[in-house]
Amino acid sequence: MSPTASGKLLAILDAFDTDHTALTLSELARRARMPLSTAHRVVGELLIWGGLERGADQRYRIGLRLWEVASMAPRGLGLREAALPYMSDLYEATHENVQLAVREGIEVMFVERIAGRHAVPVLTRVGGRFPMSATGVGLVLLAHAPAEVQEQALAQTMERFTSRTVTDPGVLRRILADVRRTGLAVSDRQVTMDALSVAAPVTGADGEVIAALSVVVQADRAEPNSLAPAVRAAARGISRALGSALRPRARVTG
Amino acid sequence: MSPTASGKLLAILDAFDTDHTALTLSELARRARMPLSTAHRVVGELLIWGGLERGADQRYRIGLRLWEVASMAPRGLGLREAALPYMSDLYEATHENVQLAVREGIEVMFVERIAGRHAVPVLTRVGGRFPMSATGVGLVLLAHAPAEVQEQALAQTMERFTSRTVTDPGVLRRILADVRRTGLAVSDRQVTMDALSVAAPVTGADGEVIAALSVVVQADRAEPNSLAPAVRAAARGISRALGSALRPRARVTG
DNA sequence: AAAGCCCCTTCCGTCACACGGAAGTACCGT
DNA sequence: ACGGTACTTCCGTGTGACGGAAGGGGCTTT
Repeated sequence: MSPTASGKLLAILDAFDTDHTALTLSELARRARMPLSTAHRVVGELLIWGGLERGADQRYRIGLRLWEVASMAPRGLGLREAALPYMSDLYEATHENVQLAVREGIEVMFVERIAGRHAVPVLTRVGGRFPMSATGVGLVLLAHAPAEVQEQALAQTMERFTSRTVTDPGVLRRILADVRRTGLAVSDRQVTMDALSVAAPVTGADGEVIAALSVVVQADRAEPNSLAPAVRAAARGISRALGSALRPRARVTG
Repeated sequence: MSPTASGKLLAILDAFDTDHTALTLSELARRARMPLSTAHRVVGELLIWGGLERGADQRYRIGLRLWEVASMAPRGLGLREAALPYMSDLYEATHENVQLAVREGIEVMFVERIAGRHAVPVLTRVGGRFPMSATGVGLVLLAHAPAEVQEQALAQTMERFTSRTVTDPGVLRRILADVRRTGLAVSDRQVTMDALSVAAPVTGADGEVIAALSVVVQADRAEPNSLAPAVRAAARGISRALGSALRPRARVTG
């Protein structure tokens, strides 16, 4: 794609996605839109560095060196490290999926997920993205995002997952105001018809909302009101660990 | 460092380490050994791509896009995803640190760690490296590594962490044979004087040992023999999830 | 308030080295 | 034996990477 040398390297990395975690050289070249010999050269460099690994089947995969570097992302593993103990507690108390997400552009990205083998199956994956308007964590993050981001999110046509997915900007706006007021978001069967999530904001050292924590439960046996205190407490625990003990609740601007 | 264009990009990434997760442009240039203007250009490209992020303090940090790509590393998050449920169970049963590691060269790299707030503090970090000879997971991985890797590990002078750290090649060789025979490794106060770990091998689809699972407990109240079955069971559960139900024990090569 | 320092950004002429077509090797299945 | 696919190596061309230099902004020092 990009004509620059580094751009080609990044294009190679872009060629990987969730459905393509193992690629041959030819596939890489095709997906990254570059001549085979060019791909060969770039891939060779990445291989030496450790960013790619080559398996017994001769396919290339993302290498551990890349994971090692990425583990230093403050909003990735850094955040996760602080949050995990609280997430474990929450998991143990509920035995449901516990998720931590941050905002990346106008999407949410899941940073951590604790899932027991007996919890509701969910579509999310660590490192995966999702639109903001449908999920509990997304609503929290959107409610506290800069005005410009909110407008952008409200302006786009929102993907419908179920009959209960909110797609109307006006309705969403009201929901966001509620989220700001209560410091809590509930997504009831908006992603799948069997799941409901309850989410609360996590604030950073300066009091800004930097992440959201949620519990996903079976929709029919859900009691959002009984989950709320636990989620809120865990989110506050994480916030405190990140250095923002003050401000138990986000400022009300809306 | 490297004279190639892509090499410079990788050198920028190399400039980050556990103690330097936020760097200014000048620091990056210095650490990556390149002129400021060159660093500026490369960093700019990485910034647009999302591999780096710039904070309010103008410092650069590892970005979420890199974490997103890295999340597709089979031996990183891929492995973790399969292992987490079993690790959760094990954590819940013991409330101690539960760790999952793979071999990277002649070191171990930790892929996952579940730590409650009440467990023994350990030195390890997800994404962090450690010498193989001292830790439980390291012993397991070394015991099942290719002969050439074992020789390399045995040949180097081994770092001493405590008075109980094994540093003698002969002794280590015997320990490794034991690990292969019993399918279990115990590291008793070899890293810190208060911790003991019990580790078991995790095998991949083809039966090869690809990871190691361990529990780290307080050394004085430890009962390795009572932990062993739980660790072994969890490790086998992960192995099964990875598609290698057969072969409950690794082959004995002596 | 001027001088000094540090960090960042932009510009642009030079030339190294990235580029990719082509040829060569290897391994299928038919 | 042959067409097809995948990988590797080579090397002449010209493009875009390179980095010195100059300019700008913010901070502390005297």
